[in-house]
Amino acid sequence: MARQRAEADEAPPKKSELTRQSILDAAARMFRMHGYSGTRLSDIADEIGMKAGSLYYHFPSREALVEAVMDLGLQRTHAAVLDRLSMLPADAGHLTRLQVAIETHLLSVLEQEDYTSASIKLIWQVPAGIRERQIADQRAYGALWRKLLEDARKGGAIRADVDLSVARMAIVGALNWAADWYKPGKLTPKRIARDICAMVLNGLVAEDEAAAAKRRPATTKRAKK
Amino acid sequence: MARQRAEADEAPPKKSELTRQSILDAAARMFRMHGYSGTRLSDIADEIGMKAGSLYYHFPSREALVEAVMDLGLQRTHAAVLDRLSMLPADAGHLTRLQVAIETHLLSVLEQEDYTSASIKLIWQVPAGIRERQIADQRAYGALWRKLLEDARKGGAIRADVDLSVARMAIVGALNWAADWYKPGKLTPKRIARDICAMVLNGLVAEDEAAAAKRRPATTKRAKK
DNA sequence: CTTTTTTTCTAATATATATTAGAATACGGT
DNA sequence: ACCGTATTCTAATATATATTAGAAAAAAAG
Repeated sequence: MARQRAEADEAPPKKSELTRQSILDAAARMFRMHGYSGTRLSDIADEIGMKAGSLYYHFPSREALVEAVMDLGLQRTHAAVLDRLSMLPADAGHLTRLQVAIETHLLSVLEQEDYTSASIKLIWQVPAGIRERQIADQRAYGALWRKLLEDARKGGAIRADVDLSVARMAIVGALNWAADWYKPGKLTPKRIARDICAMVLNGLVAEDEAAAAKRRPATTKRAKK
Repeated sequence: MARQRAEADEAPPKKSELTRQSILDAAARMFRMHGYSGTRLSDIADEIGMKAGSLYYHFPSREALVEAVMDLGLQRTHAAVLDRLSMLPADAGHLTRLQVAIETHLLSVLEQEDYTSASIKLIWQVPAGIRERQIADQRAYGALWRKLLEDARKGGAIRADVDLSVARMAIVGALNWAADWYKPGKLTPKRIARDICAMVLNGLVAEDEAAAAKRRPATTKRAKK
């Protein structure tokens, strides 16, 4: 919702909007798979039966194109999370909200086409100017997570001894990383989301083990039996 | 330990080994900061007061150089984790081993120079050939983690209802992501490692909250009070 | 069936930078 | 100081590909 070159508001409900979309789709797919430097304009154009030069009718430059893709990726994820959170009953607990955010973000990374995945992977590949603007935009989304965690802590739902920014980055990192390794197959995105939620909220330690562990010095635990 | 072009064993204890090292160091730093396509050979050369062409005396190509950096990054991390694990007392528990692995990997990402960080970030930026070899090498390191987790599960130390490959990827993802956001400052690497361990092993949920939560249907928890 | 506008193509241009060949320099040993 | 080897530099070369200008074609309007 931040960076859109003049073009989207004027008035004329052009039909070339369709082409623009297909260019973006192809670009997102290509950039995601082959990276920024690994994707030529001609790759994108070929993908939709066009010539490279023609892309310039729709986008002023290769950089503008990749920035548009990244913007969309971030905005879609942000919007999806906001949306699902807003659908929760007003009395939903902090942990539920956290769970929903985790699940939605992950599904966005794994399903929501290539935009999200591209926006994550490209951050360090694009020219500095784009990266800076992108990181600035990420802050707004980060703030949403910060608030989720802060609220949960204030509500006493999450432990007091873990730094919240570490928690936030670790969670988002675990989720974003999935863009790298996920291959449709055995594990469904839902299942993955469930497991990550379980880990993040309740930890990996087995139930019976947990109680005992918390009573021992932090670095000298032994597995029983 | 996998891919080293002939050169390291012959015999002549050349002194240019020093230059080679400084080239690698500069390359790791540059590649890490500006990405693969964002780093020119002349950038690397400048960094150590050389001319771009001279690099070819030490490396056959830009690609060979970046591959060497990535190899080192992976190997160092792998070696560091193996090393610290081997130092543990023979009777160390599964959870302790997991903790040590997490801490060591993270410290490697945050401190151990730029190699580790570069090897993580560059994966999707380098030419496909390099990426494939690199991913193959990662498997060996991944196997170490898989074993850690499988052993822990067999030993009953970790819960049975979370898929181990999801857990593994989530953990490594959370750790690797730190390469993106960490800035030396308030939080020390040790502290970050501690917090992530706490999350991964025991979860974010507050202690008193935890017991109650486990007794309620999974998606309908409410924070108390 | 024109005319106008939008969209795409063709064919240069322009630039950047990896790579190479050969000259120049530094260096170690004698 | 001299020789040979190791190392670095200089100055082309070569290629790739983003970008642009203007021609063509398609679509819309009339």
